[in-house]
Amino acid sequence: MKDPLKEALQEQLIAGRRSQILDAATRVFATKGFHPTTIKDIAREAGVADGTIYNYFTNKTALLLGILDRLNETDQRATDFSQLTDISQVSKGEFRSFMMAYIAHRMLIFKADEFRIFKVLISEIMVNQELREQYRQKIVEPTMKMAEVYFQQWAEKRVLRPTNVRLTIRAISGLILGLMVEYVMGDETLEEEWETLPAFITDLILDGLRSTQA
Amino acid sequence: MKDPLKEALQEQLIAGRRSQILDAATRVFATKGFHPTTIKDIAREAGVADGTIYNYFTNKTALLLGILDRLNETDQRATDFSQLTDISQVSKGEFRSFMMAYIAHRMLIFKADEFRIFKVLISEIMVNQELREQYRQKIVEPTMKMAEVYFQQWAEKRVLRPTNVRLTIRAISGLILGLMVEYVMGDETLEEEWETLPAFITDLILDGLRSTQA
Amino acid sequence: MKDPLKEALQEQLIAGRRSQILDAATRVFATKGFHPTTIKDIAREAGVADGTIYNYFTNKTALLLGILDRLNETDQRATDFSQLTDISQVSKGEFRSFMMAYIAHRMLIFKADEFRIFKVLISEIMVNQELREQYRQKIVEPTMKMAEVYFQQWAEKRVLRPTNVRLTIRAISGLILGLMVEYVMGDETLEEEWETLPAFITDLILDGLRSTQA
Amino acid sequence: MKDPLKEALQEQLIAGRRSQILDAATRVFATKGFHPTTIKDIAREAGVADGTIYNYFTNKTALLLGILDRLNETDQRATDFSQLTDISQVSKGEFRSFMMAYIAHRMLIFKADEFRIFKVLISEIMVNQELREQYRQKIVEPTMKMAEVYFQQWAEKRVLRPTNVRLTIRAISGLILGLMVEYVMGDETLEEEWETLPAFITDLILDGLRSTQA
DNA sequence: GATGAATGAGTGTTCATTCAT
DNA sequence: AATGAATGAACACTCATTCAT
Repeated sequence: MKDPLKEALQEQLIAGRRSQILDAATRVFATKGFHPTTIKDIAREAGVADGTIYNYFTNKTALLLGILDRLNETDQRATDFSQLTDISQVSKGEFRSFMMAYIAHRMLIFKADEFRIFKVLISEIMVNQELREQYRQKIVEPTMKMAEVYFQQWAEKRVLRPTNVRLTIRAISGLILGLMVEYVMGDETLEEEWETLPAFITDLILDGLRSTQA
Repeated sequence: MKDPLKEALQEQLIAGRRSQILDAATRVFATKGFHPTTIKDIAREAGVADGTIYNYFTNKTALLLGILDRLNETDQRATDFSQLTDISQVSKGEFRSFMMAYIAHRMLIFKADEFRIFKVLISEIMVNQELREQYRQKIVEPTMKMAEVYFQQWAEKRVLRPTNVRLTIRAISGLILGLMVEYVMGDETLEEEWETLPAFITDLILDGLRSTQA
Repeated sequence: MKDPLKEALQEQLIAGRRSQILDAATRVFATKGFHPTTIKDIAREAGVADGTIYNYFTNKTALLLGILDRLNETDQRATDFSQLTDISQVSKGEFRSFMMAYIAHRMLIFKADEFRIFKVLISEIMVNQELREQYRQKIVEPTMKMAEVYFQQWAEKRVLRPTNVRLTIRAISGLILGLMVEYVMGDETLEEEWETLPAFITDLILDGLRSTQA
Repeated sequence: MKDPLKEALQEQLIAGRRSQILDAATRVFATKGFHPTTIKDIAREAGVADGTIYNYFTNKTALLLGILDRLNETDQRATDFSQLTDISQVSKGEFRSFMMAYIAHRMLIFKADEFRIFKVLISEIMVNQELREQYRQKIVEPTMKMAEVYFQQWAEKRVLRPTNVRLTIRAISGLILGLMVEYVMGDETLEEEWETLPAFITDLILDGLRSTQA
């Protein structure tokens, strides 16, 4: 097996199998939730034997990790800031629309399946330390780091007023996360207004609640 | 057993037992999580037999519901707004400090046990429909309703700028909820700054991010 | 408590309570079966506390025994042969109608509740030795003994052809019992023809199947 | 696994396992009864793990059904009437001995283990609807149907006197069933005379009880 | 690599029975 | 005698994981 061609082909096959299994797992988890889903369910959905799954994932939790990873990749491709000429050079006016676009993006990722996989992930992350740490290291922290850089520059250029950048970022992402959790809880107002929320949130964050009356 | 004195005593005893079991359940759930905890664990911790638990709660989930209820009661007593002469008459200056006090209160309830019971509750609420609905009906909706009334009045009196009150409320509570979830994920910045957050959040929400420079 | 009047009253009360509980047990057993019925079910139906039942019956099985006993008493009163001037003096013609009446009687006792309590009794008798022995001693054997006396006399008087009386009796009662069991199994033919069966059985037993053609 | 040879082997293995488990279940049920027997008991007796049983039977009741099925197969092989040149052509004399042989056969099947498995089956059939229906559909009704055909022919050929064939069949099978139940109850007379019963029963059914004296 | 039969630890829940009041 | 809260043993069934083929 020193043949580099064969090796490449092998990797392709392995990646394909992994993908096939993760697809199945995502569907079943979204439908039944994590604990109620059995490996048999996933194997049947993927059209493989139970044991085969263990050739690609060490255990049931690893499937969730795999799903998380894929979501992350997909997401990073989607939000590839480098498309923008220079994100750090946005003006005040552009900033508002950039902000809104970003918020809208985040609020719609999980909307696709009505937050069914989001529910499962959050639920398990709350309670499973390994998953939580992987999530933080691979997704949360890199995102935060990157955001800090931009916000720092914006603050220096007075696009934003001076403020604690790290807390600001955490507040904004927390706001989005919290709204998604509230949506999942079954809040009808959020359900009705989900489409208008990005604009609303952007205004709230940029302008605040305070009356500007004399 | 038609004796009203005896009946009252009975009720006391029953309430006491319930409390004793819920205390135990809270401790064990906080330590081990929901699923990993067995009824036997709780029974042992409460110093009763397994079966006794089922004389007071129909099943394991009902224990979580019971915990939720108690938190709610405790919380309602704590945030009894009626202490204030008239909450709807607060001036702009008072509003900021009122807001901050409220946010601080919310952010500290679950901090007491380092969010251990919060984790378990959120995790299970995400995934257990019955629990989710009870939570929404008994806690979320009443709170939202009450908040709407006040915010409406404040908006009318121009303490706040005109805005969609219902979305505003959901944004604020979502922000707090989201920050707690992020904290639970292990965010170190939030851990360090948790005490300063209420002030920060209040300013952010009232004043916004926008640079006020010309 | 040496007062004989009071004692008698006591006994009346006790008998009443027993009866009340047995009534309840019969109803519930007939509806849900033996094992699926809980003492709580019976207590509720009887309008007493769980513990009270144990003041009158040593355990759940004893309730079944009690039901059996009552059926027996009721039955013996009903089939009190002594009403007949002299059962052993019946002629051939009378014998056929007596036989038929007896068979009809046996086949209808349990029909009243569509064999629901019969099912439960037979099921448990098959499997519970104590119940089985009680049933044999208190019901089966006395009945067999009595029947033997009469059949012996009838055989001697040539109302019947000479035959092994004990086996004959067991065959006849077995036939009735077996038909009831088959009915319970859900045999539709038996269901439709149950009313005509006593006559049919009587003819079969008395005349046999053999063609009387030359 | 599309290899037909391997598939056949698989089926052999599966059938063998099923058999092994049913053997064990039969032994344990016969000894302890149905309810007192635990899956663990059966697993231990069969030399497999608890869970393995559930790879072959959906639940505990299915084991009883399996036992019933096997008895049925065994029985059908044993009573393969086709051995006889033509069962419907039997003469009057042959009929008596055929009848006796059949009755003897039926009365001895369950005698092998002293009716221990019979007890358990009857007890559970009385009380478990699914089992009862399966028993009726798979065993009772086919047997009855077949018997009706033959009895009809015999009646037409005057081997038997004209009579209601369906009731006759039910009476005969009821008689055998009833005697087995009485035996199980502990009747000593039946125990002593069990061997002579087939002849006795045959005579009773064919000739009746009636005195043939003038 | 793929299979899927075998494993057996693990647990929520029930309920007959007891007994202090 | 009546009560009904407390008990705790008992059990069917599930399912993640392993491993021989």
